[in-house]
Amino acid sequence: MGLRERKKEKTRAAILDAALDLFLEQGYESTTVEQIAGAVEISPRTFFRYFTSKDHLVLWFHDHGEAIMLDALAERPHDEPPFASLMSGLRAVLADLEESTPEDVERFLKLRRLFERYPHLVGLSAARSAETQRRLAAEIAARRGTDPDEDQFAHLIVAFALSAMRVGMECPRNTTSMAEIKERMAQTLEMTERCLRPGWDQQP
Amino acid sequence: MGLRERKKEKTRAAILDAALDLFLEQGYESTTVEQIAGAVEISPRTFFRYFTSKDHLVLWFHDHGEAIMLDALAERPHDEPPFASLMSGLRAVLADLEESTPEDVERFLKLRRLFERYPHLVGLSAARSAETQRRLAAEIAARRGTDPDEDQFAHLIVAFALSAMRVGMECPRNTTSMAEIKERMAQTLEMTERCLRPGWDQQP
DNA sequence: TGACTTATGGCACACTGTGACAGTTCGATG
DNA sequence: CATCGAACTGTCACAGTGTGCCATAAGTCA
Repeated sequence: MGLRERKKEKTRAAILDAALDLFLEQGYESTTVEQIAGAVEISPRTFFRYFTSKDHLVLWFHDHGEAIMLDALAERPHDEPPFASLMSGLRAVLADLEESTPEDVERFLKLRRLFERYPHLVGLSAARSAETQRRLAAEIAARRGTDPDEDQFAHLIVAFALSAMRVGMECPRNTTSMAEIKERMAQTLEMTERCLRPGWDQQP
Repeated sequence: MGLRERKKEKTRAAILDAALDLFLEQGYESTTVEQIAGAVEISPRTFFRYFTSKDHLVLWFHDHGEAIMLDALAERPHDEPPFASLMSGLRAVLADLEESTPEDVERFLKLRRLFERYPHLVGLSAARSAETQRRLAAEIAARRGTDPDEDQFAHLIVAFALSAMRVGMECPRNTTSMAEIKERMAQTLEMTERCLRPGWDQQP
């Protein structure tokens, strides 16, 4: 990995950290891109080369999680019941949190506080989830041998799985330690599985 | 109803219709608020007094549906299983479509075409759904006698119900007639109910 | 070192959204 | 029907986001 790439990664992290701190200090709306750029001593123009938008700053975790999920899903046998594959993808995201650096854990916790304080940011994440859902549904439909534009059931399976993840991420609020959050999220996943009829995801 | 209110309602509808047509003709992004305002001969400033944002134009159905759902929910007995109450709320939204004027049906179909053509608009709707979910979860938590910030299960119940609605709304694509759409949405709701374990929503 | 690629900064610009103020239209009341 | 107050509208100025373009600086490789 060359100097260039390392430097870019450093800048990226610096922008993220500065932004999270500013958001928590003085609010999301009242923090401008100009301020963030100023804090890391880059031009606003450059900011937009690292993050496509201000909103994108709070979506980095979602994007990261989606990538992990798609990877994990690809490794599951195609004849596994689809919901089981998705749940193991979600557990891969949780497992990844275990291996994160302390810096990333810190960012994750700040992000979570941000979501609690500014609920409308949850909406941004939900919007991204809708895209994720399309991608995952396309993959599930492929395994079911159906047309992703027609197969409501594939979409429903994915929607259930992502619901579990989203609920686990956002609720309960006021959870401070990483260990606790992971524990509660794992519980939510199990709770979700218990709600569903055994074998429900294997119908045509 | 006075002249003033009628005129306002007329302007509102005119903006909506002009916007939907422009979006379908020349694309969502490439249509500016100035163009929409020009088409109805109002100032751009006035546009923002009718719709808080450009995005808000494509959320009017969601807002309408949410209002109906909350009303319908309020009329359900508090000891009914929560998921059943929510599903009857969703069916109230479908029933409302039956009673809509031809103009509203036309708008609904245009909106749906718009969502198919520009998938990122689905994200806007999903973002709004996140807020709806919070409100509904608060109501369900109240009925369960729990703290809405802590009760993951209440959030999960709502998430499942809204998943059903969203899947029914967006999938299958390329459905042209209103009757067909309603039929498919009703099917999706039933499908969702069949996926869940009987009595699943009555645990503590 | 020199040539090549890539990142950065600065500039101009289009667009969304808001506050403030002035002018207009509508509704109610006598 | 005249008039006063309330609500609606347009104009202007402005902050903020996001993008295209071009010149310059920095990293990469021979």
